[in-house]
Order: sequence, then structure tokens, then C-alpha cells
Amino acid sequence: MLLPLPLAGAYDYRAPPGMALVPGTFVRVPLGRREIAGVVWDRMEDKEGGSGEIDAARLRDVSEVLDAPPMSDALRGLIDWIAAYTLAPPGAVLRMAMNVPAALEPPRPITAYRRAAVDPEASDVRLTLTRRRVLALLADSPARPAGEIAREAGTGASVVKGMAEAGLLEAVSLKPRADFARPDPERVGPILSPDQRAAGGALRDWVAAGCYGAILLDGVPGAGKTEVYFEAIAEALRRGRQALVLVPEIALTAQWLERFERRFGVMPAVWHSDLTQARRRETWRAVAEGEAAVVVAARSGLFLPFPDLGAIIVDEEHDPSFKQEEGVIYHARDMAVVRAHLSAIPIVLVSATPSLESVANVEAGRYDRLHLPARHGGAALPAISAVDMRADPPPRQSWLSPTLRTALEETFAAGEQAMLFLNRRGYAPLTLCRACGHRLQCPHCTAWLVEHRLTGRLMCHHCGHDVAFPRECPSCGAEDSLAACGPGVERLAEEVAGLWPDLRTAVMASDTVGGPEAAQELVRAVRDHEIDLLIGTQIVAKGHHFPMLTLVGVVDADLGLAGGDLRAAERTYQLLYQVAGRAGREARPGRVLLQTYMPEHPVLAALVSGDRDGFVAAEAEARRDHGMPPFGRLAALIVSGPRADEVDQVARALGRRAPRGSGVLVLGPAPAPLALLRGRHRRRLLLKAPRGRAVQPLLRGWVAAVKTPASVRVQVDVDPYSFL
DNA sequence: AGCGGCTCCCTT
DNA sequence: AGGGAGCCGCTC
Repeated sequence: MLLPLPLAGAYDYRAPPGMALVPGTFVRVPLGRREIAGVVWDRMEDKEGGSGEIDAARLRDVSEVLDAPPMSDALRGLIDWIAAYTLAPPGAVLRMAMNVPAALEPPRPITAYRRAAVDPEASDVRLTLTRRRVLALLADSPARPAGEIAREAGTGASVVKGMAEAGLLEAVSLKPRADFARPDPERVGPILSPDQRAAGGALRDWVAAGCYGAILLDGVPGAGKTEVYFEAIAEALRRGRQALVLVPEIALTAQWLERFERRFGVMPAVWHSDLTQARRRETWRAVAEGEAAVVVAARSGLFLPFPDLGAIIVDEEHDPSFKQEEGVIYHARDMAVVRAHLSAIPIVLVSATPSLESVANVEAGRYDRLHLPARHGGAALPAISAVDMRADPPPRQSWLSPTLRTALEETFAAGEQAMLFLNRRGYAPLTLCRACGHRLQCPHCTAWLVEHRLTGRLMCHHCGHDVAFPRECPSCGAEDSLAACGPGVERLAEEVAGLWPDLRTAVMASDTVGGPEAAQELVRAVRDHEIDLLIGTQIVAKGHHFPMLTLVGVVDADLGLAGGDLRAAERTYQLLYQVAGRAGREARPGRVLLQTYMPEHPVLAALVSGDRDGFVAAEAEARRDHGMPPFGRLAALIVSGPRADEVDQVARALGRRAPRGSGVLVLGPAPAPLALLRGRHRRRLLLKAPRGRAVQPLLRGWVAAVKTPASVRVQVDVDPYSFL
């Protein structure tokens, strides 16, 4: 029995006589003095060896079988696989698959109300105006929930309940209604180009074959990759199977959902961490019962209990947010490939800027590749050029070079739209005291506090520490001495407002859009040209289609290139290429200006020349030379705790016990770049090994060899993406 | 993850 | 002696 707790392994229970249990059955079992839900993992008689088994006298009975379809072999296999790969306790992985406590409770019927079979006029209840409105509303409508009735009748739910007590209305139980209509694969979608048809046909064949295969769908932004992989989904639907689409950030898929609806007639099910409890439950159950046929999900959707998955799509497969950095540390794209393998189904990895990992897998013959070379409808790719900030500097305390200003003016004069991209939230990333030089730092993290002028606060973007902007320097007490250093999107908006006071400008950052609806509204306003200039962080980089947007200005193209991050160049290329792809998506040609102090840098040179493949090849060669991923393997240990001395002690002990030999190399311990994060001191060790080497046995022995006090945590990050 | 059991130290 | 806060270890 596997329980959704970070225990070392599965626990044994006895099935009471007559209770039918198969692997995958959801059950409730006693644990200590409480009861919790778990999953039958394997049968006693199937387990090999008698050793390690628990004393029969301690076995307890399974309490009950829960009303949910059993978890598929493929999902159980995936959970075991991820646990073994990431060194997480299997129960911790299972928890991600059953993080919907209410889903296993018997469905709570919804109480609804309809008119009772009495003549209201004849009753002795006084018929107030409100009550009459309620009765009129229900005159010839089916039973409805009290909240709904109250809202439409302009009253409170208590009035409805009161009427039921008085006998005017009758309460009935409704089965919670599920609105997961099946998408229709036979609807006529948009007309596809020959390239799209060919690629779509290939995907259809993969799904029809019903066997494992990984396909990289690679095509420039605007080439219509989405419509192509819709054909894979359509084929899964035709075969009565389900499909899963993983996307990096769910909040901004309104346009994606519209495209889906246009193709399939209905909305797909949506899965992400911000769903309400009730919605979560409904969706989880609808997936488990096979009713939700297509799910678009953030990375946690990987653990949904599909009984019959027919295809997986990972859109924007290069996106770093697929890497979960907390708790069980896993890469959703890679684990999706594992799930596809275990389910014997195809998986489509989609990107305009594929990860080096996927490119290497294509080259090694492990993945197939489908290529869409041109934009759909013949729109040209935008012309990208670099603005050398050394030769063309902006005025003091300003961040837009004369070249970019001119380009913006030309764009507005032509009645077109522009976007300024700066991947920095807030007003200024650093505040310092002009009197004493003090820099305002987070008390819990190795990070500067970011000024947010709109809210008048200083915030730490790592831990959420949030204080009012001080009137005087906290160090020397000088008044009015605090100076903002560097720009964030808010400050950029200020500069723009000074230059063009009448311009319709909007700022879009994760902290300025108040939720998915507001974001959707803003996107609509931009699309309908109610906005001339959109200033945004990376949330504007992907997925949007703005027909009148013809100029993209990247305010600081060098921003991601600093620091020794393994993937800094790759990531910056991907992000800037993605942002550039927002320009000129329809008839009007687009242009992109990259402000940089190092136009000769390979990333910028490749963006300007459009030589993506050359850049990727050079980057791959450098990685190969250094034995770095995807040609070598990395694993990181992160040692953290509230006390620096204890953390150091454990880190040094790990350093002494480092595995060595046969191409294995351990670097560190070293203070993490974020040496203090949320009040915890952090040290890192990095293990490097040849690609063919399984690092898990090494890591397991290594971590087990060092005793750690309870306050110190050693996290294992296999295939690290973040080196903070 | 809970939950009990334990220690430690402060209160009275 | 009484008793609450933090730490540890166990749960089939």
C-alpha cells in the first residue's frame, strides 16, 4: 500500500475477507490513530523475497475501498520511476497524484430547489415581492442551487432556504453536473498549409499506431504548430482515448483555449494549481472516469489519473518552468516522455526554439523531428537588429536609446503597436543611500529589495518579504537620500509617459495583472488596439497574437547572460526569440530592436543573423567539449538550514565523502549564489558524470553516508536547471 | 504529513 | 509540581 506521505516505502496491510483489491485500488487505511487514503501498490504474494516484511501481528486491516476508478499501471509505474530517478520517497510522488482530498470522498450531492406542488396563493406564507420573484424565476425551470436562484432574484440564499422551510419550494438532490463535453474531432478546423497538413498527418499516424514515440515539432513562431498538434489530439479522440497538453503557464492561455474551441467545438478541461477546491475535484474525477477527454494543464497535470491516455503534447517544451524546483524536484517534460513510454503512446514536444536536450535526442535518433519552416499565411519573420548601447547611449536616467525612441515614434505614427520587453518587475531592482552607500537588502535572502512604486513598497522577489518604502536610510538615517538604481517595467512606463504623454500604455507583469481574467482582458485590449504600447516582463513573451504589433524593443538584451549559469545563453536565446516572435504576425512586417552592450555576443549575433541552427550547434559543441548536459550528467546537492555553522559542517562532510572515479567529478561545497534564502543558509555541491552513468546509486550512497541534524536538509536535484 | 512522547525551562 | 513550546521518531 502506498500512502501519500514521505515514508521510505510502501506499507503492508491485510485485506479483510471479501474485500476485492487489485493494484491501483484507492483505499482508506488506518495509520497510527488516524485514517488516510492510499493506493494498493502491489500484492503481498507478488512481492519477491520474505525479507523486510513486517511482523504479521502488526498488520492492520484495510478500512474500505474508495469509490474511484483504480490508478492505471502506467501512472503507478510513473510514480515509481520518478521516485527512483529523483531519489524522492515514492509517497511524496504519489502525493502529487492525489493532491485532491475531496476527490475520493463520496460525491457531495448539490441541494437544489424547485417549486413545491402547492398553490402559493393558497398558502399562509406572506408572498413578499422577493418571494414572488423567486417563484416566477422557478415557474418553468428545473431545480437550481440556492445561490444561483438568489443571485438572479436579487436576494440572499437564506430567503430561498426559508421558502423551502415554509413549504413553497422543494429541496432536491442533484448529482453535481459535469460539463466536460467531448471535443468533436470531425469538425472542420482552419485551413492548413501543405506543411501543416503533412506534419499533422504524421502525428495522426503516430497516434493511430498507438505505440511509444517522441516527436519534436519544431517550427518558427506563427507557423501554426498548435493546429498541427491538434491533429494528434483529434486522432486520440477518434479512437475514444484521452489527450494531455502540458503548457508552461496556464494563466495566459485564453487565446489557446479559443483556438481549441474553434477546432473542436468545446473547451477542454483545464488543470492548474489555482483551481478552486470544487473545480479541482470535478476535474480530477472527470479525468479518472474518462469523461474529460482533453486536458490542458500546467506541469502538475502530469499526475492526473487518465485511464486511457492516447497522446501527450508538451507545448513550449524548452520552457524552464517545466522544471519543478521544490519538494519533489523533477522536469515535467522529461517525465512526460517517461509517462508516454510507460503508456505506449506518442508524445509531441513542441517549440520554436527546442531545448538542446531535445535537439540532441533528435540527432541521436531517439526522437523524430517534424519541421515547419515558414510562417502560416506567408507572414515574414521580423527583422531583428541590435542597438549597440555603447555607440547609441540613452540620456542619463533613461533606458531607451535614440534609435529605439525613433523606431517607437515611427510605429505609433503609422498607427501600429509596439511592445517593450524588460524582464524585471517593479520600479527599480536596487535602492541605495546616496549619503552612506547602504544598499537595501532582504533580511532573509541574498538579494536586493525591489522598489514597487505603484504600491510604495520594497519587496524581495525570492521570499515575498514586503515593507513600506522607508522615508530615511535604515543605515545612516539620512532623509531623502534613497536613490533608485536601474529600471524595472514601472520605471520604463514612467520614462515612456514622459516622452509621449498621450500614448495609451499598459504594463504587464505577474504582479500587475490581478489574476487570469484581468490578464485576459488586458490581452483583449491590446489585440483590439485599445493600447498602443505594451510594456511587459516575460509573461508577454509567449503565446500572444497581436495583429497590429509591429515593433518589439528589448530594453536589456544582456540581462540573462550574466552569471555562470550553464544554460544562460540557451535560455536567453529562447526567451528573446520568443519575444521577437510577437512582432509582425500578420500582413504588416515586424521589426525587433535588441538593446545591448555586447552585440558581438554569440546569442545576439545569432538572433540578428537568424542563424538558430548555427547557434545551437556551437552551443552543443561547447557543452560536448566540457561534458556538460545533454552530453554529460549533472546532479546537485543543496544543503540548507537556519544555522550557517551546521550547514557548513554537513556540506564539508558531504565534500569529504564525495564519490569519485570513472569520470565522476564533484565540485564544492560552495556557498550557493543565493547563500541565504528564506532565512536558510545554503551550500551547494555539484556532481558531474558521463552521460551513460546512472547517478542515482552514487547519490543514494553519498547522502546516506553523512549524518545530518534534523534542522539541516540535504536536497538532491538530478539534472539541475537552476544553479541558485 | 500528523500525532504522541519527551525534554527543557519557566512559572507559582 | 505544573505545564507549554520545540524536537524526535513512528506510523504497516
